[in-house]
Amino acid sequence: MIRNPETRQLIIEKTAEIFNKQGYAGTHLSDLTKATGLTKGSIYGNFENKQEVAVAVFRYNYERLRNEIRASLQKHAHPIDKLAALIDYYLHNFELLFENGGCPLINTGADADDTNQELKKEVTESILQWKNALIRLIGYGIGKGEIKPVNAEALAFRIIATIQGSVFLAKTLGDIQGLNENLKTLKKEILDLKL
Amino acid sequence: MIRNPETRQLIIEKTAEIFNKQGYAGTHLSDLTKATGLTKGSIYGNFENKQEVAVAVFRYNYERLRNEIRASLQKHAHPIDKLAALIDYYLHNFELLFENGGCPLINTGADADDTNQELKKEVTESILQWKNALIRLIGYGIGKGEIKPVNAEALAFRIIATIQGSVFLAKTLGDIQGLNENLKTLKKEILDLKL
DNA sequence: CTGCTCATATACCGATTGGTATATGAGGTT
DNA sequence: AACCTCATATACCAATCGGTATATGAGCAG
Repeated sequence: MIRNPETRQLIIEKTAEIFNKQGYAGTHLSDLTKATGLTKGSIYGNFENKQEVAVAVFRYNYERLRNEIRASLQKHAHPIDKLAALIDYYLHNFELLFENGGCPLINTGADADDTNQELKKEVTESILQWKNALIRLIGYGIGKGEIKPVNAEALAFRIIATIQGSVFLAKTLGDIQGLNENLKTLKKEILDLKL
Repeated sequence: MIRNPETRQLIIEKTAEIFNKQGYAGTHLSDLTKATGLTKGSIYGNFENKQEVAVAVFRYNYERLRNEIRASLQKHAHPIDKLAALIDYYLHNFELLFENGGCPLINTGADADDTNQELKKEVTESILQWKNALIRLIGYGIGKGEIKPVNAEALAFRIIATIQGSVFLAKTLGDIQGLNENLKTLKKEILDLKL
């Protein structure tokens, strides 16, 4: 039930950080009412239950990240430069990411993996979407003769795994230098594929 | 309070998988009593509270993983072979890891990062211990002239980030091939450092 | 200014939460 | 066999959980 789309959106935006930080089980209705200034009546007038809020919030968090990255890539024309820009995005924006509780893919993925099938499916499909976009991008660059003919799927997996692993490690260890070095190394290896 | 060390250990072992899968907030006392066959009286006779169980369980999960990896490495003498054996451990044992709910470092790290300072500290120190062990191992190999003189700390970060990122991605996507390829690539790159 | 609509607020629900105080009862000691 | 110790079980607690039914009241229509 959606009584008021604006209120629904407000709930999503005001609780996005909370769900990302505290996870599904760790986020209670009282957190939602406190963060929004609304009451349970209003929340349940715009969402069926907590689960629906959690799913909407994950989508919001993911789309926000996706749109920011997409905006960064659009500034570049060549696939190889877009790949480099992806790494640059994380090199330049990890602080903002950490303030919001870290990468929603890792957080929600780890949170939902064995406990929330619906939420896990959302995460899986989001990562898969990202991976496929990278595969297409790499394939396009290979087709245009701008990138060495590598295994596109393996490279896409590697890029995402390196980003996620580095972000997680850096956040948990408080090791920004490690993140910087590792992502710069990845970027160099990507640029070495330039033809 | 520890009335019976054996009971305490039983509680830890029987609830290790639950905490790893469901996280701190998602694991309730009822889960503990159900999994152990004990009652709350017995659990609170051997632990101060849920928090103390969670910390003990994380230590147990981490030490188990650590001991298995250490056993794998001990079969090899040269540092470079030990590094390769570390990758091999994950290549051969990811299934067991997934059955137990995935890597406790990622799970507990993501779970506790913004909600449970004490638990987060446990995770941070565990990863740091791992990283430092790798740095020592790499440094020792370099000193013996068996490994090219690389930046030991950067390599250690990279190895852990790649493992964690690959394990997380593979578990979330159900992509075992990606894990295999990525870890085999990492292993090759490590062996390329052999002198 | 009356009355209707409908989003939000209030008040309430049973169930479950983490935790505690006390009861029980098995095993060893005298 | 009476007693003591102490680990576990039972019974209970206030607080909070997610969720719902109803009350309220602002804004528009007549």
